[in-house]
Amino acid sequence: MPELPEVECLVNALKPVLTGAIVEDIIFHRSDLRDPLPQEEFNHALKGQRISSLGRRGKYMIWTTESDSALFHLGMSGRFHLEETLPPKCKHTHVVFKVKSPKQKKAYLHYIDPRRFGRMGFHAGLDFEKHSFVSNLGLEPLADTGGSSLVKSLFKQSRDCSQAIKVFLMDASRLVGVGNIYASEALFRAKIHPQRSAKSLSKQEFVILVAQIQETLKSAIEAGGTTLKDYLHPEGKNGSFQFELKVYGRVGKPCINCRLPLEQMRQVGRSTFFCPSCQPNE
DNA sequence: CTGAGCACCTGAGGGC
DNA sequence: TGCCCTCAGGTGCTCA
Repeated sequence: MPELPEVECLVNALKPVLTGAIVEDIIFHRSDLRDPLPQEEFNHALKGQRISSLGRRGKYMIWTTESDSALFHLGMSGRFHLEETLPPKCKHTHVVFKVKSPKQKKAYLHYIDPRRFGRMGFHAGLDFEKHSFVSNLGLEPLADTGGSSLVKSLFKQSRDCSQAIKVFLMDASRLVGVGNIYASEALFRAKIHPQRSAKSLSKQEFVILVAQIQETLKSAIEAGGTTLKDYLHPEGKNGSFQFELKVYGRVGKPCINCRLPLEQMRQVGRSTFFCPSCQPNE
């Protein structure tokens, strides 16, 4: 499920329950995700500890205790689900965190991930940004209000880059959080063809593109994210941004601007959706 | 160095 | 009904 807005919504939903909560137990049903889960470290360093803060870096959710950090990535199909009791384990529940919140309420946080592309990491210390999961990540699209330093950095990186702009945007070492849905959506809103080379964009086009990326991500966060197949919200609610998608998944349907049919193509193995008329390939 | 391709894994949906 | 194919919100490795 996750691009930046979905992870942001997850963190916001979990904050009230987990901030200040004690991790009483961690139950591992299986540890063979994309990387082996850090079972030893979690048991040794997290159990019995109080979660002092929750945050996000790119598509990673970060927990910190008094002295350590834990990093979580949802892959393609991962989600967290909160329960008041320990329900019977389902096929794809890989880890359950039993926590006691400050209000003395017990909660069970399930990590469910059919495809097992998700990952969890442990970092001894509060300087989680040194962990290899996040140490090479690029800029946060929403950290820069107004976006002028973002424009500056991306424009500079783009000058000698012949990559297609959509692929360029999805490269997390430049810019984090923009995945396959929001890359197509932001490019449509900026009226830029996904296949144009990064270096073919003018400074002014980057100004527009960055603004549209920020707008798209902010709207998606307000809508609670995009829910396609999987539940997003830990209490089981869906996001609603799928109803505001203008191009993603709408191949053959009329463009909301010009009414011509939207098209789909493949870039680096991923589907791209666009309007050939509103997003001219100059 | 770059960029394309593929691998990782399961499930859903379409065509026959 | 069932089989086979393709596709899916991400990332990181290998190879040219």
